[in-house]
Amino acid sequence: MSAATRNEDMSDDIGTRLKLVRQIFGLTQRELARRAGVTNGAISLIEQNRVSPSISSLKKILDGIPLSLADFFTLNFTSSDNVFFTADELTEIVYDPAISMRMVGRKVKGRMLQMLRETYQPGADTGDAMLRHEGEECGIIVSGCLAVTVGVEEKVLQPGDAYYFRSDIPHRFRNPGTEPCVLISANSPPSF
Amino acid sequence: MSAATRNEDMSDDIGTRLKLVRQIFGLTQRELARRAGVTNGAISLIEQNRVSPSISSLKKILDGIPLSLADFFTLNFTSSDNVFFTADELTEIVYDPAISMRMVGRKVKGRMLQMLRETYQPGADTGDAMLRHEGEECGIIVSGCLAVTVGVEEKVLQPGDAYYFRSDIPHRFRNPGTEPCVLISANSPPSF
DNA sequence: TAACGTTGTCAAAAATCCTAAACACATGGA
DNA sequence: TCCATGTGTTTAGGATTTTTGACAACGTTA
Repeated sequence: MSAATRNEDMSDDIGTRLKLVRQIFGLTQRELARRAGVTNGAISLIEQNRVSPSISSLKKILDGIPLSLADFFTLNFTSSDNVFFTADELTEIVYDPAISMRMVGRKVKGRMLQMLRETYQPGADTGDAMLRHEGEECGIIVSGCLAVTVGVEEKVLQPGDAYYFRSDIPHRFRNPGTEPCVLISANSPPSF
Repeated sequence: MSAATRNEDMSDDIGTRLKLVRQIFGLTQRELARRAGVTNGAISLIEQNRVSPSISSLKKILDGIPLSLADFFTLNFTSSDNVFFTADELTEIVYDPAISMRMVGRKVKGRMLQMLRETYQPGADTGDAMLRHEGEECGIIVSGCLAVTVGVEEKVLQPGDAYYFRSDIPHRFRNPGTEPCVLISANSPPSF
């Protein structure tokens, strides 16, 4: 029931929601209308919230996507606000003065992924008290070089190189070079 | 998305579904109509599937219960499979050799539970003013017997039997026997 | 038994939605 | 430039839903 109040606002704006869903699935009003067996005009009116469609109409339209009524009302389709981010919109995370981290997207609980843009200054090191946490992580080097230790293996990665390992295996990052190292990494689930 | 196909059938019978929900919440067509601000005739026609209501109408009606559109299309009101469990349907959980645990219901992450040991004297009754509150609750009978009403379903549970339901569905406990009933119950979130 | 209140249903009128066909606008080629 | 194509929008009218107001069936109580 907590979901009820949380999702209640969705019910008021079927139009925007339908439009968003339609666009997510890459359909035009006419194409969706053709698949659903309704007219494009009907979809236009619904998306403008100028009419409140009947269940049967909405069902027919969703069948053309296809998407169930339950999913239509339940799923949390992200608005474009949460899709695209400029570089300076990435939230900065203070971890170590020599290590800059910027996270892609907003911190929303329930997410399974966390992407970071990390910058390691020369000599920066996560320390020999190896990191360990739940989940998996991966990354790719953008510039500079990075020494990555996973378990007993260590390798110095160059730009373009990448890694992927289970996060419960002790791991460590270090910049052995003379220029900053930039990499893009991802965690699942978010480690902080 | 997988829920789409699984729940698809529900969409075809809004009427029966609405009627079931209305009865579960103990409302007459007129009472629900009064709360929702529509006419009883409209509800009658909808429940007979003689019309397909508009989203706005259905929303108004559900607001009178109250129940969100999302819950209306999502909840599984009909199947008692996930409500009542026989003694041998409880899954055993090995936590500590000295502690035997048997989990009631299916394992779903995100639950925060409060477990209780309750004793109902013969004739004890929570009353026909059905209980309703946020969250979920479950329980298992230790000794004696307990009549549990959840929505329109009532079942007399014997020792070893158990229940699991959403607490916003009206419910009631009653001891119809001649000896005290002891049960272990759990609430999520804790109700007190 | 009769009076009363409550229930769900139904028929016609009022309100709303959906369709068909056109409109305005933008884009891309010939 | 001009045309063809594709997009979303609008409008009038037919189709559907909702209201209004009444009906019969069922209990309860005097």
